[in-house]
Amino acid sequence: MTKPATRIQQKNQAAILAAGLEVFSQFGFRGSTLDQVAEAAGLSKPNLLYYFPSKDAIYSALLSRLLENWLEPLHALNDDGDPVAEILGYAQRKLAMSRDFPRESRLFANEILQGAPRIKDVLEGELRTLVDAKAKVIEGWIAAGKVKQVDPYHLIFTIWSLTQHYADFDVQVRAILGTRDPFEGASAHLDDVITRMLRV
Amino acid sequence: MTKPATRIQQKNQAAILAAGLEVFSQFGFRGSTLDQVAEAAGLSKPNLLYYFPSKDAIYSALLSRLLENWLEPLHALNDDGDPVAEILGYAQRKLAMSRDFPRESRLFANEILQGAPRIKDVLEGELRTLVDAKAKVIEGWIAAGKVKQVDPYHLIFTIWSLTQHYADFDVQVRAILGTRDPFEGASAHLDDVITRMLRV
DNA sequence: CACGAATTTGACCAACTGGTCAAACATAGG
DNA sequence: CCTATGTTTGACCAGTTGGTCAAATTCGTG
Repeated sequence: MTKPATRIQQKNQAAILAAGLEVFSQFGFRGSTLDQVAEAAGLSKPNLLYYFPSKDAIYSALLSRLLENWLEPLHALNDDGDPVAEILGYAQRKLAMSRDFPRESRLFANEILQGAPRIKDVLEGELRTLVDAKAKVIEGWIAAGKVKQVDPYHLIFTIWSLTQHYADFDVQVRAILGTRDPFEGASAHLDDVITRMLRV
Repeated sequence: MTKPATRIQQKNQAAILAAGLEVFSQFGFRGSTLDQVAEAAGLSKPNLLYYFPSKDAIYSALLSRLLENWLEPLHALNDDGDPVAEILGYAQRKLAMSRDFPRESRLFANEILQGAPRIKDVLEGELRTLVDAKAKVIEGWIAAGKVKQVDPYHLIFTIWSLTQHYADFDVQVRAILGTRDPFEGASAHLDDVITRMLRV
């Protein structure tokens, strides 16, 4: 029953989501205003509300689009592959996301900081189930002597924190590194950390 | 020339700062309202503004109080001590701060996420200088063969991200761990990560 | 071009925001 | 108990906020 979106609809909806990502990722939901989003999207406020029924709707659309991509790399962690290589690959994929989609990372960070009111159920449901499953996989690798003894949950937290740090704390990282590119050093360092932690 | 604060002043200023920390750490500066802070402090809004001249003044007072404690542990990293023990101690001290002062950590995270408009100069000045100095210390340890080869800057980022993650992403960590206490596992894991990364 | 549908806008609104102020109230010291 | 100082409050204000609406404009298509 959903009518096909027109050319203008597609363009403007995309512009609004891009603008919303820019604004919400910086100031969070409560700290952002529709005027800011409208300004960034190059639309008037009433026009913006012609495409989305409310501020909440824009924010929620961004969040649900984000969650799809957010869980996917961990899903890809493969039981059959080489254990250390699988985990290294996962970490590098997360790091690439911080480099290529820093605003998405900051949007997520902002939502979590505010207590995750809109995604708490996803965290306690889908995410927890997924992490439990992958923790089992890692425990299997440990039992088989393929990787060193490690708490799989905190290993996953380590990968998340390390990789997202480069997006979420970008301004601090750059303040310290000056002109040096954070992600070059980060990639090699990430490999180091994980290899030394896991390689038997 | 500053008059000694009365008993009531001390009590109310402390209550306001505590309330401000609670609110600002969750919603950031822009996302928080004076009404929220006043409510949390158990004061009326005009009464709140009797003790602090503006919303900005409360926030800034919190930030500068925070920055003192924030840099102190890294200052304590001692050139003369046992290298691995020094770094382990630093990391554990940071982890303890995440456990004991999670709101402070989230306040800082919120400020950084929003582009650090009020503390960018501290990051590029005092913090950068401090990190440069400590990076030199770690490079000395590496050259002396006391710890494994590692990028000292990214090592420091690793410690920051890992420890602060347990405060900033608390709700996510708890969603995944359920009833288990995050900080018990975290402490041992943190030791593991750093020891395996550094011990020659 | 014509005409219905899609799009855009200016004017507007009620609620909320940070902040002010004079008046009322509490307190401590003499 | 008196008084000067410190504290608290209700009423208020101008600017901002998310959101509405009817009217105006533009677009696609026959």
